[in-house]
Amino acid sequence: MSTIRDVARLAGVSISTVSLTLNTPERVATETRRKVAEAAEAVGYSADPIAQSLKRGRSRLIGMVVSDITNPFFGRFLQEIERHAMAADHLVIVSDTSSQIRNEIAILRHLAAQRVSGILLQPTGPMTGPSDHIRQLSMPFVLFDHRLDGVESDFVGADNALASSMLTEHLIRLGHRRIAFLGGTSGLYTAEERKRGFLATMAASGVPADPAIVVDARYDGRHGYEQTMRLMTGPDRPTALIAASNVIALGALQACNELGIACPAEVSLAGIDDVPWAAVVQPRITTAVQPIEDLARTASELLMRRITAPPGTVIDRSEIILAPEIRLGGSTARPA
Amino acid sequence: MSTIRDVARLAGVSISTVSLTLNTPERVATETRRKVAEAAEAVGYSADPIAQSLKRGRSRLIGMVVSDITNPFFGRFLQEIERHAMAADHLVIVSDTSSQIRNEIAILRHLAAQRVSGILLQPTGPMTGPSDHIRQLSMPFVLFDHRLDGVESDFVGADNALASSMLTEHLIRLGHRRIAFLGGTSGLYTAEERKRGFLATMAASGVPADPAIVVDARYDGRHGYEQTMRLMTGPDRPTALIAASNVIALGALQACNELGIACPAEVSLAGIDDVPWAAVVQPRITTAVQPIEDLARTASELLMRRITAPPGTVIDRSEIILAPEIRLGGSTARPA
DNA sequence: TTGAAAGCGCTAACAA
DNA sequence: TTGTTAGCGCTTTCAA
Repeated sequence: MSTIRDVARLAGVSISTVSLTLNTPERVATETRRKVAEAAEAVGYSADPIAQSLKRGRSRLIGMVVSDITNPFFGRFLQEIERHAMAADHLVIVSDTSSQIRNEIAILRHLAAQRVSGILLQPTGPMTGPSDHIRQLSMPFVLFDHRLDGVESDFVGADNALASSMLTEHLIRLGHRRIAFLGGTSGLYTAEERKRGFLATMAASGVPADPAIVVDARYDGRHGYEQTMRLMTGPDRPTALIAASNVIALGALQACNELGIACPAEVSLAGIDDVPWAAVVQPRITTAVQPIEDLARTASELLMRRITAPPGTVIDRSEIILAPEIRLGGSTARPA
Repeated sequence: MSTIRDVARLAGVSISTVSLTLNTPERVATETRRKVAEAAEAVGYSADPIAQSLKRGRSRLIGMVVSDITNPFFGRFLQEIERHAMAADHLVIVSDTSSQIRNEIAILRHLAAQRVSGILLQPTGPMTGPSDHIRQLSMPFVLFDHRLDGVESDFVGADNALASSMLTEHLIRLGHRRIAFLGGTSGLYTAEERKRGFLATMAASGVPADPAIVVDARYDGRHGYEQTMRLMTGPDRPTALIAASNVIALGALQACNELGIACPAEVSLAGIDDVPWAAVVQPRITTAVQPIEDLARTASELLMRRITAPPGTVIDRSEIILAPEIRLGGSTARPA
């Protein structure tokens, strides 16, 4: 690799002139600019990002931290983020916390040490959980998907309450009254919001939900399966199920299949989050899908806005909540 | 952040002694070692990875480059890699080439500039495609999943030929003779291997495959769908389908569903690669699954072995091919 | 066993 | 408009 020195020598100027030319060309004479450009081209120069990072105290890396990278939602999200980052000449460091706050803390420390220019964080733990390690972050960051009390920051997420409201309303309109809710992990922002939307819409419709069939399935396929087994074999079984996530819906569907309970003839099923296998399952599941590309683009933009702002700029905090889209499938029908 | 200077001052030694203590403690007097350790503890010192990278010419970052990060196979793979990397105190930069060789070239250049300590690469393009940009890599790297002619390197992958052989044999044993193969993108290593295993097993069984029903579905759901539509509506339709990947199987199943062709009553379906939705699809699809954790662990180990080897060490190249596992489902049965 | 000093490649304040 | 110079924080000769 050639260094700034090689370019300077070949162009017959000092290294600071080369640096100046590359960083603020308008402050350099046109003729000099040309000479430097030619020399740089000739030796195939490109600045060493590590030296730049050391000097500037900031690298051209972005951190993306999520609770479970195998969730297809985050896979798609990551792909978009990476695309935007590359366009802005940044690389993306990805880290998976496995929903463990101590992992999150360790990872953020590593990212800080690497002087990443910004962080996209899907925080783990309950909304009211510890957040000092986030609040103390010295670089720009944007929270997404999961909100956290006590952290003043940009936030991008889908309207989780609206997602379950849409599904609930759809089921009520079809004539369902006894609707079960397979919730996400209690205490998590998205889980609480999704439950809230469900309960509010039920109440508004004059058929308040029966607490006995509003359960916690922990955003987890196994719990989705087990809870559905319990609900569908118990007394007074529901005529419809709303799953708070794609993996829960997966478990629920499996349970119904195994019990020989036909969907939608005997039970309607709707879920939140897109599922890559939606097209292949018969019947196709009715889902409220999050606008992943929009979420990722917005998060990128908010982060880049802060990264590229001149130091000292004060930028108002943005909270962007995007509406989900309901995709009707054959899994929801009038109750028997 | 405190620097090495702060530690030196507090411990009453020079900065080189601090560095020595941290890097090669055995070369430092016990008493000095203690003083330095205490001082470091007291000021909460931790070495700046960027300064280390600049000096050492090597960062504690690992690059992982794949063609499509949304593929669940790579999602799982990444998760494992990230876990192993963290254990070795490395962060992972992830990049998606979208199967474009020019992206791959650009990304490898970026990773080289970041002085990553190693790269895990699932190379894109045909086996005989350009590979200069890979061969010229100055840091350790391991290819995985997809092999490349002309690159002498460690390689980790599943036995792709065996995967389709197993499925083919299973179908033949059930009595199928007219078996269609929905192949991956022509020219790609995995695609050719999977096809080869199919053809070899067919030939060995004395019922050579009909070229008319050995098609290219390009590792793509849409092509899987379209090719299946064509095959199943054409003359002399096959009694069984083998899909070269999970997404192809997805498309094939969708096509059969839409055509009203019952599986396995009217057609058997088997595929390569695990599918997260396997449990939910009725019937459960027979698959040959790659041992993802083993693949990822092996790749990590091979890479780390090179990264941690003293400079100048010659390490023989390893090619590790792991056997897939066949998981029988209800999607394969005797032909009608 | 420890310290002084050079320097990795770059940026930026300051001087010319 | 350009050059000199002092570092960013660390590792690593080399000398003491």
